Amino acid sequence: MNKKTFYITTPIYYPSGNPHLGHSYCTVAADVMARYKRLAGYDVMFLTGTDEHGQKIELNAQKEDMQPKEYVDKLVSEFRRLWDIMDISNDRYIRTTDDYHVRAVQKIFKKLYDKGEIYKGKYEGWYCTPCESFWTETQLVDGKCPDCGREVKLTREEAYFFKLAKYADRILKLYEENPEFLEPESRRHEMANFIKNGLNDLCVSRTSFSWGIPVEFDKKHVVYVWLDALTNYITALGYGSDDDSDFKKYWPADVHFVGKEIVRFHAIIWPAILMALDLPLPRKIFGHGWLLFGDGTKMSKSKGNVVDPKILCDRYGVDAIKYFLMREIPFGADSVFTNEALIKRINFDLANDLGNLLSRTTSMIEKYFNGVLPEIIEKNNEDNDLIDTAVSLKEKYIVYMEKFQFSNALAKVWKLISKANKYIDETAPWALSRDKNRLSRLACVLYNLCEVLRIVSILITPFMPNTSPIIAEQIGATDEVLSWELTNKWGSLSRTAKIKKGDPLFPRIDIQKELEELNKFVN
RNA sequence: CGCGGAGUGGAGCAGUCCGGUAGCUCGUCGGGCUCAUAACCCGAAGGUCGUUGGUUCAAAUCCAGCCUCCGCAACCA
Repeated sequence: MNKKTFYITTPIYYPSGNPHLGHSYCTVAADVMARYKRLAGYDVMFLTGTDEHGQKIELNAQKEDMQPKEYVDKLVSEFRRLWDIMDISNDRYIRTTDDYHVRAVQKIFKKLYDKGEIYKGKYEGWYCTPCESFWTETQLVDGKCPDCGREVKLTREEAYFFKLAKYADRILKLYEENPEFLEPESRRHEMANFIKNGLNDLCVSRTSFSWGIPVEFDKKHVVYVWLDALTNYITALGYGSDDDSDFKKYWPADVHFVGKEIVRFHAIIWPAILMALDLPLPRKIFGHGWLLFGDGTKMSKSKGNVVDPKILCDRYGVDAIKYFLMREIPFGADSVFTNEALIKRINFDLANDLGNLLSRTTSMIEKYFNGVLPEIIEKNNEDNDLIDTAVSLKEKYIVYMEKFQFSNALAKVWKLISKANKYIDETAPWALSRDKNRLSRLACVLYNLCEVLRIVSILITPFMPNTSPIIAEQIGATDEVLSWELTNKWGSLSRTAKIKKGDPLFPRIDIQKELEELNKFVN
């Protein structure tokens, strides 16, 4: 009677600067999915973490006159604090500097070497001495360093290589036979073309810097990013350690959420590594889009134009930010982020539609019935449309959630909220309240509204885990009637539940004033 | 000819795979209601779907060319 498992991951982020809204976006999406699966009864493993090695970290640490470990410790605590603030429900947090990961990576490296999947060779690249960086031929700008524009010189270093090229055909076949392995579709085309243009073997060790996992049998080498970072998805489950029971239980991953810029590593290199290790492949890689600024430039650490998610959460509440990220942006596509769009969503969807629906419903029940509806209610055919929409919502919601179309799932929920607002207008409870003979009809109308709110509160739980309980409390819904199973069962809420109006769920924001306030935070 | 994506009412998007009177949210204008967070509900105006040509009874949708914008090109969520 084991529950079905669901294993989902975010990328492990590179802590070369403080986390920004782009990091939040991907993590929130994974969190929503994890919460949704838990709600639906799955045994979920949700992993996120940080990729902490590499030259860039080493250099950044030097600049701040710190040891690399000291430097990443500081930044990692920022990441973890943000996930804490944002109520991210990850089950585990992996750091590539964790002992167990380091040991497992060394084992994996050795294993691949022993199998002949890794061999020693020469890495040739263009080296920029002031930047201490290697560049490939194609990265150079006019033959100069793309960072500083100075001369580069051709340099060779000894390095270990992974036989990536020989997996090209197997990976192409994988895409063909399992198109669902890589989505959205456009990314799959991109990757297939990339492979067809020819793959080179992959450099998996470096001697030009030291902040990394040492190659056990050749200490002057450190493991280069691929084998160190990508393998986190299995080492976090105990692969390569004494206890690999979680690995046996959860692997293969159901989905890796990744940004579109690292699709290539996950869709080509990662499967090849797993093939070389004779391990099953993840079921799906999903490459989501980017959050862009108004001028169309990418949100990034280096541009200093980041909107700090902590500030936004602090001003509007975590649930509002999560709602916005999931509602406004179709998960596969790029989208421009603006403060104005955020505030509009909060005002229209959350304050006016949802918040106000709760407000007017609870307020009428208090006003007309002192907070408790009478047991006898009078049904009517004009209720049918509302009830049908509400009861059939779960099924539609599931279809979208399974495809990671969070925006569409929420749009469906809001369709119901909208219908409920309209239902109030059509049934005009205030008119019913003036006629003593119509009180049982009035009670039915208000009960129906509570039922809609109950169903809504369940379905928004994965997105807004803090808001749901507030709605539930105001309509007197107990935990038993908030179960996933009762999401499509009309009439679950107790007829005599105690209804209590509360403070506005989401206070309306004065757009003009707020935009001016927000400008103070943007540099 | 490196690879890929995009161009649809004032704004942001859906529709394009499987051709059949162009849809959603916001904005604008007009009306209704008074339970509610001046929120809610109804109605209207507004688009020759980047461009040129082709296929077809019929093209936003299929085909060819062109223009514009944006990514990727071996560690940027």
